[in-house]
Amino acid sequence: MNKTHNLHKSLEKINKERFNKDLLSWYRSEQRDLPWRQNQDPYRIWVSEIMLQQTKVDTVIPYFKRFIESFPTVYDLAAAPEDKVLKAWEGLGYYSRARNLQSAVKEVVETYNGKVPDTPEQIANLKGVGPYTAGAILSIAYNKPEPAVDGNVMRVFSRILSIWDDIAKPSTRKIFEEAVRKLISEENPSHFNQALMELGAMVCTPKSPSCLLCPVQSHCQAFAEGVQDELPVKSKKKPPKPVPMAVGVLKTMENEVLIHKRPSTGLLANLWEFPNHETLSGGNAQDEQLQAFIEESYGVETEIEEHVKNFEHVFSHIKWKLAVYSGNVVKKASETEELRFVNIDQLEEFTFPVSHQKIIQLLKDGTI
DNA sequence: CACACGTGGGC
DNA sequence: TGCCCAAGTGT
Repeated sequence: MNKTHNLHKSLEKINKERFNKDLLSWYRSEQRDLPWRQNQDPYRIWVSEIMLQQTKVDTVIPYFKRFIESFPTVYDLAAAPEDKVLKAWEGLGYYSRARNLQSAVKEVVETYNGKVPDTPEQIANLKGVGPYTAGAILSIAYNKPEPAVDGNVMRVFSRILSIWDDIAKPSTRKIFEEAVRKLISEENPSHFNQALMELGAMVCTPKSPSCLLCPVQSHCQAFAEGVQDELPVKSKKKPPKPVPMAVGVLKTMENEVLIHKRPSTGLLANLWEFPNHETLSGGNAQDEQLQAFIEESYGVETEIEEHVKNFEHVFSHIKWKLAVYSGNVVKKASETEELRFVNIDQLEEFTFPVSHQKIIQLLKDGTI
């Protein structure tokens, strides 16, 4: 009894025509009025799908509006300086999404004459466009019957079809793609995929699903068995690893602050930061380690004056345990593309991660 | 495959 | 408070 066999057995119980009618009529009457649903411009759909990755709708809305105002077309985004794009993304997180999006948009302009491609092969080859986003653009913008399997779809279908595979495992997505291919409405693939996600967001929620309001309750095998609260099966991820870190807010005689641009790969790539250094134990001599690091790496001579405060910032996989120090720049270095001395008022021209926004606030309120 | 990669909100 | 979650992708 393999997974495929189980899936086929569950699919046999679904009346596709009636399921689609119930799902799509619900979507037509209950769908939210969202800014990326104003039209089917593939570029707008694309931008929204990238922003919505691992990010709540309410968080995305203001970012989407501002982003489209700043970069209304693929040509505007392709031509924009990267720092402007990152600035528009500031606070959204997963910043490589923004850089990958711009990179892919440039490819669309150069290779596809500015038209977002409409074939699975071409669109899936774009940077930052994986199996989900490819299917989302193809179905929503071009109305092609392609699966767009995200967390919502896996949750909804795990319940409807009583699928007990661990949705945290990468291989499990294929099972749901197969289910979607079997059930997707040929008349309206766009609404079908969006309706599944809308249902997952509004009704078939992770905790306390509103089964009594569900338009496809009569099709749901988990509800029939009373096991909707046990699905989907999802294994837990590792807790973030603590990383002790010393950060310096170093000022020149002219009251400028030393800032540094992070490398173009890895965590918070190409964002700006106050000079910081991972410290071995988080114990003693953090200030001396930091001071030595700044001199060796940037050629800037500093003197740390005082320990301002400690705080934590939690990422997906690590937890920075930040010790903030203030001090002075004794000897400046020449400014480069990645090393600047700026006034406090100028900081907003640069893109900082949220972890450093907390430090900027200390500067602005006079704590430092 | 497992892990890197952010953030804010809910309970 | 701490943990889980949210329209995933790259390596």
